[in-house]
Amino acid sequence: MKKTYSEENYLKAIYHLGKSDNKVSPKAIADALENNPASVIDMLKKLQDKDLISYDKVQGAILSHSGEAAALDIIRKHRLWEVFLVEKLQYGWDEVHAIAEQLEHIHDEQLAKKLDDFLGNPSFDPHGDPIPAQNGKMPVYASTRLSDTEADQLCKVGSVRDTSTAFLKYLKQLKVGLGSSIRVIEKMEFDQSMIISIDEGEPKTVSSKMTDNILVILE
Amino acid sequence: MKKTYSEENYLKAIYHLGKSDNKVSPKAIADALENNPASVIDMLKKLQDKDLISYDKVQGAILSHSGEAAALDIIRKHRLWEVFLVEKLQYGWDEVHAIAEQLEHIHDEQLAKKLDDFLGNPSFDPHGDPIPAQNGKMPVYASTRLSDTEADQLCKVGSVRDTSTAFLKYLKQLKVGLGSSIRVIEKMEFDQSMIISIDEGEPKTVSSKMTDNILVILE
DNA sequence: ATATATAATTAGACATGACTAATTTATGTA
DNA sequence: TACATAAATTAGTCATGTCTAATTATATAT
Repeated sequence: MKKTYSEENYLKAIYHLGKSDNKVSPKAIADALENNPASVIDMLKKLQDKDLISYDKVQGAILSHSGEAAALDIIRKHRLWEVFLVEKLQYGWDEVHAIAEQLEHIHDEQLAKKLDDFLGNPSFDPHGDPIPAQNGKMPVYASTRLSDTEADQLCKVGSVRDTSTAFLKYLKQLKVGLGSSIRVIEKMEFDQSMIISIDEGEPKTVSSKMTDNILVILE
Repeated sequence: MKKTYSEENYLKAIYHLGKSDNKVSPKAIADALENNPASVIDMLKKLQDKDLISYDKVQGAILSHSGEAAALDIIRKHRLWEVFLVEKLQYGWDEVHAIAEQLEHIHDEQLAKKLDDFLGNPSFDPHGDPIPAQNGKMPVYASTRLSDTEADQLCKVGSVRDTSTAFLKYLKQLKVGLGSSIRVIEKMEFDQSMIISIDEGEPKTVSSKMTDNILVILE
């Protein structure tokens, strides 16, 4: 069941291409992987033999259940490592892709889980892409910043854009976590700071730096 | 100048074998890498062509300047990652070797430096092995094999030469870790096995295979 | 409907890094 | 010294994953 480096890259590419509604053709995969269609076809046969995909000319490549699970696992690792590189090693968000492309292929039963915990279980990577959970579930993308809501708005915390230790500690102190409800009581014109009530508790004042980094789902 | 995964493993093996005073023969390398001498000879030719080693039957394999630098770079990365896995991800020190074997091959100009800084520039890995600096310099550490000590000697565990899971698990069971004190109670002439007391605890008998792989600082 | 372009596919080759089996070279011992 | 054993080496093979070039199939445009 172990997959090679190359197989993993194909599965990942097929997953990403499959998100659009075009069919996943050998040509499309070759473009994505910067190799040629002949190589792709060879590999598609191997992946089909291993029941990781089904492929025919008409439908294109379609991930099987196990193929999709494998793809999501790699994407999960990729994005977790990106968070690590940016948050912990101080890389710029534009420098980490190539390194994460390598790190995503490290095989270890416990690694993703331990890394995830170490990073504070982030929902999004430094580019804002959602990080699949261990079971493959994608976090719902909450696209509204708390800072973009208005007074009287009721919403729920969907994700956190800054996963620095300092910020996460601050949130813990405020008792703000994923799924917490937030009611916007007042928004100051002056500096965009807000008075909010967390889970219908005492009103608290938070800065725009805080509200910029909280993504919410409107109710 | 980029090296393949395989080349890096050979360079590392040759470096480690070169530390002993035996010549680094194809057989020795094959044993270390658990492959066969024919494969080794093929690779030695390639490494020689790239001026990473010199090889002849009489001298065995000897790292060139650039070969040694490459080996030290990999060892540096291996040991830094081990520190990361143990210190940050809460792995046991007996679980990290196989993962570090993979991580050591990640290529990025800045990665080792950034990781080193993030970890607080450690000098030794979780097994007590010295971490080469960026320029290849090893931190000094004074150690003797436990097997070279005599009865009544009191000493402290400085590092461990075998990092296999089996060995580390055995040490964990004995409650031997870095810094543990060991008193040699008796050394058997017959098979060099020893009766020792760990942290002044119950006397225990250990084989010469065990004592050969423990490096100690004499008290 | 037919020419033309694009995509899919097959066949054959190649580089890497491994293997087995056979052969040569060293080493050690009676 | 001569045989036995172990190590080194060579030759040939194989799996993986890539490539180019040639062929076939499909789409598109006139």
